[in-house]
Amino acid sequence: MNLKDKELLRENFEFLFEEDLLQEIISVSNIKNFTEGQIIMDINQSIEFAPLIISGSIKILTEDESGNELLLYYLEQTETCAISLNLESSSNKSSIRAIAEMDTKLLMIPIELVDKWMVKYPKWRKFIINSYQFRLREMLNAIDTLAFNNMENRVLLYLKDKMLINSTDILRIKHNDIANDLHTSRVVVSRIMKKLELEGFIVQNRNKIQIVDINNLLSI
DNA sequence: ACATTAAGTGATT
DNA sequence: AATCACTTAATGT
Repeated sequence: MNLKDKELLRENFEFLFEEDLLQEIISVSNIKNFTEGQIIMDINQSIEFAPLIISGSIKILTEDESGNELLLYYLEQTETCAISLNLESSSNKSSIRAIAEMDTKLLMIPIELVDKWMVKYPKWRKFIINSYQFRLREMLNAIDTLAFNNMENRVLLYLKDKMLINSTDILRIKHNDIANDLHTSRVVVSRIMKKLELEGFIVQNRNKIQIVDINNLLSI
């Protein structure tokens, strides 16, 4: 691990982990960089590392039998993927797909250490338990919007999330991308987007969506 | 100028 | 809300 990465690691985690743990992380883990859109982990791929996000963000999706995707949630800085912590006990195959939402730097922790460190480092145990809790809440939230929200609200939530994650009001995406993430058809998304445009929430061009009325969008 | 890809729309289920 | 079939608009070569 080079010096700059070590610094980044400290910046992110020195208040979260014990000094011993930081040292151990540095000695056994390595850093991997992913570019926007790159698949970090795919469905059925075997899990050997638990990723810890140092910078950037990744989106987590599932897939149905016919290969349609569904966006579950995003992971951001200092977070980890709770699903990947499912250790050797169960078959260690990934049930999700993880894609880099932007250029992303990950700390790859050998999966067998996740377990060992739980016993060895109290702060690690707390961290893992917290991320489970957080993830469970996010999942419930995802199920909630899926089950009880109509498509228009789901699109609104999607735009809002994406905007916050990327910290920008201009999204460079296609209607088709949104449709894939939400597991619906492009036509449906286009109709909703047109409506939002007429209502003054957004301005859109080909491959580009600008959120105009942020406050109104966020209040929904 | 032509081909390709993204977005808009009416009609039907 | 999904699908089809078609149009219109933007972009690449």
